[in-house]
Amino acid sequence: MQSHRLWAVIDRPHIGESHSPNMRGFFKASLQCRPTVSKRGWERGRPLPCYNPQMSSDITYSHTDIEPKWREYWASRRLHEAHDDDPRPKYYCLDMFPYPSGSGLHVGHWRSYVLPDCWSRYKWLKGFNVLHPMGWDAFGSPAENDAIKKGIHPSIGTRRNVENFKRQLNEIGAMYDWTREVNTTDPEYYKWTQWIFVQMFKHGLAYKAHMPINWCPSCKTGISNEDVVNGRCERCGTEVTKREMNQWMLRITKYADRLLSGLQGLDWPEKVKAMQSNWIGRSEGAEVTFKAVGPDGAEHPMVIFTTRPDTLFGATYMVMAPEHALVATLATPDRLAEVDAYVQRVKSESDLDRTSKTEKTGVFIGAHAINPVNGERIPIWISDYVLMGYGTGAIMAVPAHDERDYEFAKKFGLEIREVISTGQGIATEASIGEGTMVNSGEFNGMPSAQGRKKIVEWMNSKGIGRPTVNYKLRDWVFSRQRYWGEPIPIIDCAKCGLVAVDEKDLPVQLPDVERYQPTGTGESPLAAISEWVNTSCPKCGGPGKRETDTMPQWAGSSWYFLRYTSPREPNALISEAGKKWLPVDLYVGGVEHAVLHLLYSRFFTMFLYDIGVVGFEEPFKRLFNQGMITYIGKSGKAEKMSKSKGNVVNPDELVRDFGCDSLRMYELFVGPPELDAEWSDKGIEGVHRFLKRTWHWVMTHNGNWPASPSREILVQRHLLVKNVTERLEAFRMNTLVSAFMEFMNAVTNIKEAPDKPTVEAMLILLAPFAPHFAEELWQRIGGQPTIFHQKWPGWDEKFTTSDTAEIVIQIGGKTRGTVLVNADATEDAVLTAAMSDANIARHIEGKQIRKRIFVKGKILNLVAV
RNA sequence: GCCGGAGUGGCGAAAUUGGCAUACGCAGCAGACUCAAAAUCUGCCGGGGUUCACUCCCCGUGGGGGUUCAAGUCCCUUCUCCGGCACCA
Repeated sequence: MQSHRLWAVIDRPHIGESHSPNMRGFFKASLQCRPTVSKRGWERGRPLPCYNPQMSSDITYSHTDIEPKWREYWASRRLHEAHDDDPRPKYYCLDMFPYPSGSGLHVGHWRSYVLPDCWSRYKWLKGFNVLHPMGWDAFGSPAENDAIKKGIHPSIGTRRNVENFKRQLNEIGAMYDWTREVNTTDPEYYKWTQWIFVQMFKHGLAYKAHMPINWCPSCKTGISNEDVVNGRCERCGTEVTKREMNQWMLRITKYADRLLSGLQGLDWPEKVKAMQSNWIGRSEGAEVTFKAVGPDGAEHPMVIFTTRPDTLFGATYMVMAPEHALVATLATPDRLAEVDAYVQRVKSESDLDRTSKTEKTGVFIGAHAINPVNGERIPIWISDYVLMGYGTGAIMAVPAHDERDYEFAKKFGLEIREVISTGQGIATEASIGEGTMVNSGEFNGMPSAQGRKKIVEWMNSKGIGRPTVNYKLRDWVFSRQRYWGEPIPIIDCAKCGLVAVDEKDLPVQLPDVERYQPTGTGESPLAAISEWVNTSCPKCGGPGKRETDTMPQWAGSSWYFLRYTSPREPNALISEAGKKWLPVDLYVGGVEHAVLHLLYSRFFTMFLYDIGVVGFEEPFKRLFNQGMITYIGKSGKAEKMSKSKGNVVNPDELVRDFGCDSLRMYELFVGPPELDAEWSDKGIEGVHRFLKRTWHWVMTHNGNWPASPSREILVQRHLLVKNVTERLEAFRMNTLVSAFMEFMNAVTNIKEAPDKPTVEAMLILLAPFAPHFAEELWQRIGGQPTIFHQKWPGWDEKFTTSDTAEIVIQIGGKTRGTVLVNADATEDAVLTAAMSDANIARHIEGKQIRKRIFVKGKILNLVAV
């Protein structure tokens, strides 16, 4: 807090009145400012500008009357609408559509919407036919929870929030085509979400399975693996438990290899590609069949997966997941009680408990297995460190060369046998690197990498093992036992089994219920509406029951980008004319969707490609992740801006005081767009000052344009065009704003009237970032609206480089001076010039130049002894 | 543990291919204008030393080492912070 400073404020008697931009009273009004202390100024550490913000004069910039005016102008001329028949090349720029929450937008949201908007406007000026749509991901728990609390239908709250969001998005000045707005909760929209599900069902990709899944006790619904973050529910943070349920699943694993290989060709941040790749988790190895002998002497094949077949001779015991089907068959009677107790204990544990163990646990089940490569008889254990969901749920343990097996073997006193010699030994820890095979029969002496292949070939020929690829990715649990989602369009018929609702009967509308409350019984609230549940089978006409589970929130968002192309098309998911827009050229949004939404969308798109709905497999050619806006909270650490933390900065006040254009530019200026940025109210003033200076500069020269500008002005113009264009293309938005400031500093230093083409070029360059400002000045200097019908300017390199160059003179690598010479001056000429500099000559004096390094136009380094 | 990212003034940050480190902005200091403030404009603004002064010198991009005429940038090594994944055989 700056206690030595008083902030001046004035009352605002003019709000709501209209004003002539040239109102004479302006200066008087500003002189009458009384020095008082603004309570808000103190709190926010930010002074209010001491001029009447309601008035723009000729030479003083004020945002308040120009911004609404131009927004209205653009809207009334329907400037932002994209047309299918526009002959210009298409460009599809997509923002991740928001969930319309009740709390509205904060400056962090602004950041994610400003960048794509600037980019869209730039593409527009570059001559593209730009599609830049917006919509609502409106299914999901907040609206539903609200409904539970207040008893109002979620669609009502959703509608109200959408209105509020739209109003706030309008404040950003973004050029969304609202005629293409989509809403995932609109039956005309979710008709197609259900249609996709039906197609997946028909193609065997949607199936029902009874299996243990993740259950959120607070949301009272089953959730997918992707919804679980560190053992907690992604939505509410509650610790997730396991529950056996009959669930709808989507066979995303069928696409594992394509989802992985497709990443290679994408212009996406490496981080996101790495996260998806890790999530899919491909590993190459082999499945090997051991013979397990049960208590009755019968042999059972026991299949294990390993990535290290080269260590097969080092297997000294076997481990199965406690849930493994063979456990009951193989356990010997004397071990049964202990085995059962262990299995029960593990089943009752949450994932969080299971993974946060510090020590290995396990039980010997009494049975043994035969190692097929050497005929050895080794004991079978069960332990929770082997997971049922990965591989075959059973492993061979090679303690010498696996950290987990090593730890387990140490604890239970099992044999540790080295079979790969790496030179480091196995006395204190497992050696997991490559080496030479030992104790491995005929494979001895072979390098482990080579042995890995050989041993698999050998096993394959004997029918005891085969090469296999495993993925961490699991099928997608698609059922939710909640109300506010798309009903799954399936009917259970006693005679025909599970039957998809006829496509002509879609959408299956979400019926009204009396209670939205999730039941917690494993059934959704829809199950209580018997007149809805009981229906007839589409196949045989007999009695049938509707599926009462709904889809996850990710369903509608997995394909919405396709629907923007033809949002009102009644007969197809995408109209023929709409197909021209696809795929998305640039997708902008936060990194939090790296493995959820982005993976699901790719899966949906690949499926729609397979059934001929779209002509491409990858929906988003280029992805850009915005950094978050953080705020230094009470903890003294940067935290994410969110309503629950109480640290949101409301953009409304900033827009009121500085204008939308200032805030837009500040959001870009605040730091590199891909990195998180710490919010500071102070910074916006610098950008606002820049706009004021620019306005002043243009308006004082308006009408007195010299016919031919000086070379200095020309150089500044071409440099500006070059810098802005290049930095924009490279997404270096923060330095792009600097380029404008550098330009203004330079031209005001020149103290010379600019020519009109220079000012015009500057305004066009500025238009994507400060659209209202640029549009207004464009008109004031005599241009016809709208500035967005102008062409993006180009530059000429001959004006961006000077004819003279300042050459840095170094002696032994240390700068000792500079000389001003012609840009194409030769080494000798530069040397001559350098020697006439007293300081340089002094450093050379009495020494001999041993070596000269000359970079034309840049540097001359003299190595002297 | 693995993967990804970051570390530069009081602060946000900039620096094409290795070529004057700190552009641009904020904050600060001094001055002009003003009765005074605000706004605006001008100048200064990494640390240390030196000169009456114009200057000039040394140090400086988390730490240590290396390559090079020249390193924020390349190589090796190490520390710290942030994000993601994590018993995946």
